Amino acid sequence: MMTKLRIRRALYGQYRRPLDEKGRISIPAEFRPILQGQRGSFFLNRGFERCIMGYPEEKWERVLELVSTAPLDNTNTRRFKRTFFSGAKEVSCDQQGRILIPQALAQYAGITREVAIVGLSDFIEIWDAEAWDKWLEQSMDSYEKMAEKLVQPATSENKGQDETAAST
Amino acid sequence: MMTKLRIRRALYGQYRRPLDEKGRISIPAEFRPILQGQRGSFFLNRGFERCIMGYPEEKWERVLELVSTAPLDNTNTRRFKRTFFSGAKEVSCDQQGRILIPQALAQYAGITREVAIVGLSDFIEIWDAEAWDKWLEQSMDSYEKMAEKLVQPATSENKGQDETAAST
DNA sequence: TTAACAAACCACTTTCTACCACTATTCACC
DNA sequence: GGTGAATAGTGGTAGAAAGTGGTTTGTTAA
Repeated sequence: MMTKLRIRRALYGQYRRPLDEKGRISIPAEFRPILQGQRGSFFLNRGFERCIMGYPEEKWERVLELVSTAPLDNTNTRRFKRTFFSGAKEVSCDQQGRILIPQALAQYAGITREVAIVGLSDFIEIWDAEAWDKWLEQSMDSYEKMAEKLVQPATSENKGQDETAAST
Repeated sequence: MMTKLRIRRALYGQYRRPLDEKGRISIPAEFRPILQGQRGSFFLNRGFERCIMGYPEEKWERVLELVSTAPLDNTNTRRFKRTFFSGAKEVSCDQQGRILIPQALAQYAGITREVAIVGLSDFIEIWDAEAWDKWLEQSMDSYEKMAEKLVQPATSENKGQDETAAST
């Protein structure tokens, strides 16, 4: 028997899932134990670029903290919170590991037939599959550049090149 | 002191409901246990942007406190309180989970046929459905911008790297 | 006294949720 | 690399819960 190492598991990778007639998607089995907290539930809300974001309880609490301490004036706070919370929903998986996507969120993300579920380390994103494909393709170029910068931060040889690239 | 099993239930999401001929709407089942206090009732009054706000007892008391400690001169205090309290109403659900919307409030919010009920964590808002749709659409743009601002400033994980990158 | 209105509540319909059963896929072991 | 077992994913259903319409009862005010 193997010893189980205490590794901090994280949400990585992308998975495709069909949206069934009832508006359900099955959450990748690998994600479930990480997403589900004490109550076995996690939290959805509107994300950037018209995707849905999903947070484990712990991460959700931190997001709430950010929201509540937002440096906004009264009017903007009110508006922001309204939009934020109106899109929020606590969900939990059924015995088969599926969740029901709230209609408002599905509509927001333009989800109709198929989704891409993307792990981003400590939260997930749920995209309309087509929208995701497009986004990913468009992002590949800039990704390579960003990755290069990240991995080799300004050694003397490529410094000049980096700066040129950044300035365009 | 009782057990502090603090189940952090909150009011999230948006729901649509028809207004029946008697001026009633059914409160989403999910909201009821959170809204209803000891006496099984909660509190309505005029809200911002021509909506109706609904508070659980606990929150209502805090609102009252705010009102009573408002730093206003006599004239304004009088005005404000008059407006505030004239729109306030304690309501409770019938056995089917419905409340009667006071006419004055329905009129204030321009509610005629259908409402959107929005959860904002510790209170709710009741909007005319059409007005809500419009408001939400108009707010989406600024929402993303505000959300970005919120997320960006110095997340602890990448702080160090950011600084390195910035110094070149 | 009665009309108008609000509250309580009965009955029906619709929707949702939990879960059963089957198929596909993955993984372990030979 | 092949085979069987276990796990994951999908379709669907039945019972429970929620939502809606409407009637009856009570209350207030003209």
